[in-house]
Amino acid sequence: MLEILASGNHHITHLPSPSNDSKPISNKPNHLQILKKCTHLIQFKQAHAQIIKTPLHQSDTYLSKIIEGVVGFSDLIYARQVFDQITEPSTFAFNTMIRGYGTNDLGPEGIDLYIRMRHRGLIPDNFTYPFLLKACSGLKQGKGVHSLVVKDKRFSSEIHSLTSLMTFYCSFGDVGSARLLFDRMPQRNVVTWTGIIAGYVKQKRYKDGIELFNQMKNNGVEINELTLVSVLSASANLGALEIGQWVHEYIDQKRILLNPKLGAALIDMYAKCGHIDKAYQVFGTIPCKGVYVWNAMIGGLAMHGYGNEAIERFQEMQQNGIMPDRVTFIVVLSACSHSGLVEKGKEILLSMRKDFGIEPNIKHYGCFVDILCRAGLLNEAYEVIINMPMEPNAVLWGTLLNACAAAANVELAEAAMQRLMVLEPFNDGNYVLISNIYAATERWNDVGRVRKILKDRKISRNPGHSLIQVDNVVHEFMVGDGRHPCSEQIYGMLEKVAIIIKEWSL
DNA sequence: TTAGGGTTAG
Repeated sequence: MLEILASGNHHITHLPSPSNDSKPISNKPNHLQILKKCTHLIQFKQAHAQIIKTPLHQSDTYLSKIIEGVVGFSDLIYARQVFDQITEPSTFAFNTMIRGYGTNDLGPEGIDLYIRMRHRGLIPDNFTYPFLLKACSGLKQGKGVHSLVVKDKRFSSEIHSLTSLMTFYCSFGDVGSARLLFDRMPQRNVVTWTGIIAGYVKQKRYKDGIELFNQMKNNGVEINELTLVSVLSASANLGALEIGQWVHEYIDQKRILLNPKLGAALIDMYAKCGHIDKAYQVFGTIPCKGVYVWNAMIGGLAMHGYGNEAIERFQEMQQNGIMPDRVTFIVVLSACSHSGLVEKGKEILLSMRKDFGIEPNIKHYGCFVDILCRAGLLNEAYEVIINMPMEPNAVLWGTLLNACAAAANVELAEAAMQRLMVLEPFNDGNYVLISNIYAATERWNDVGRVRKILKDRKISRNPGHSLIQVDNVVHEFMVGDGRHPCSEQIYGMLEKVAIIIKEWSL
């Protein structure tokens, strides 16, 4: 095993004998270098098993290095076993374990270890808070770490700890607190700026994200591919094609490699901004098409109504050796839904567990219900909702209610509304829909009853709105909005478009 | 040994 891993000057013959070897680690580079060369966990464990037989390698420093290696392979159980062998773990060893827990969604274990570290009288260093805050991601009890950082004068102005703190607030959606921290930071770099932009984007505050990106550019801060992924996501969701195109040109100019995540973001941006042809073009240029890239492309085709093409790409990705994931099935099922492919959708849903070992979740069932609803199969959709293996949520009942509005099906609409009044009691859209269904069937008493509920529960009706970007400015319109300076021309054009559509549909 | 990224059902 070690022979395979050792290369050049570092050969197996350099292994220390198991006894009487008390030279310091630094004089024995082979073992650590051999471990570094391991590309798979199994290799690493085998190499470790060989080396650990020597007394030298039971030193805390060495074991800490082992933990670091194993944490890199995400085997936290093995890492913990090694950690527990250390009689006097150093701050480095604690840091490494906390980092491992934090990056593997085992935050509470990381926090627990930090407490143990302090009980042992160890002082945190500049790495501890970033790792600990990562472990606290999404956990409100992590707010206590904020005061720890503030009190620790060594790090209360230190960029890594503060950026981690900012990201921690973003992790449970408190972008307001994150922004306060950001504004007060003595130093900011590309990571800090990207972190706050990503925070806004995750909260769907796309305009704020773009605004900060503009500020970042004006401040002359370096921009990298991580920044651009968030900016592309914001422009995609705003339909801000010009910003997205600027990013694309920047990528080309700076010769930034289209890694799978950046490539997927670019495809998604073009697809959401209406340019499926450009999305396809970008798709063709990405050298390593990971599952993200395929998902973005299939999702783009789905939203443009190219169901059969989406399914072809789904098959092609498998021929290319890429395993579909949960998201792939969501976008493929959504392709079936937008193209009326009922049987295909059913077949794909059934194949998830059977052929791919992926258990369908509520989103997959949601897509299938949508397939049935859009095909007008409302009774079948209702049957799926009440018989699926998990508790239906508001999205499922909302899908059915929407479909009932299109078909004026009062009976099923009432069944859906009954649940929605519990699940989403303040969603004005649902009340509007049921009221419209009653109106369409001339049930005026029921229309009045719904209006009274809206009034009694003080539910305000939230008007729909749409966004469009022209010449780098995003314009927002509400229903019946007349505030825009070009309102008259816009409505004039809208009427013309409506006439054209009517002519087409005749 | 540090901090930041995407896609996903009404």
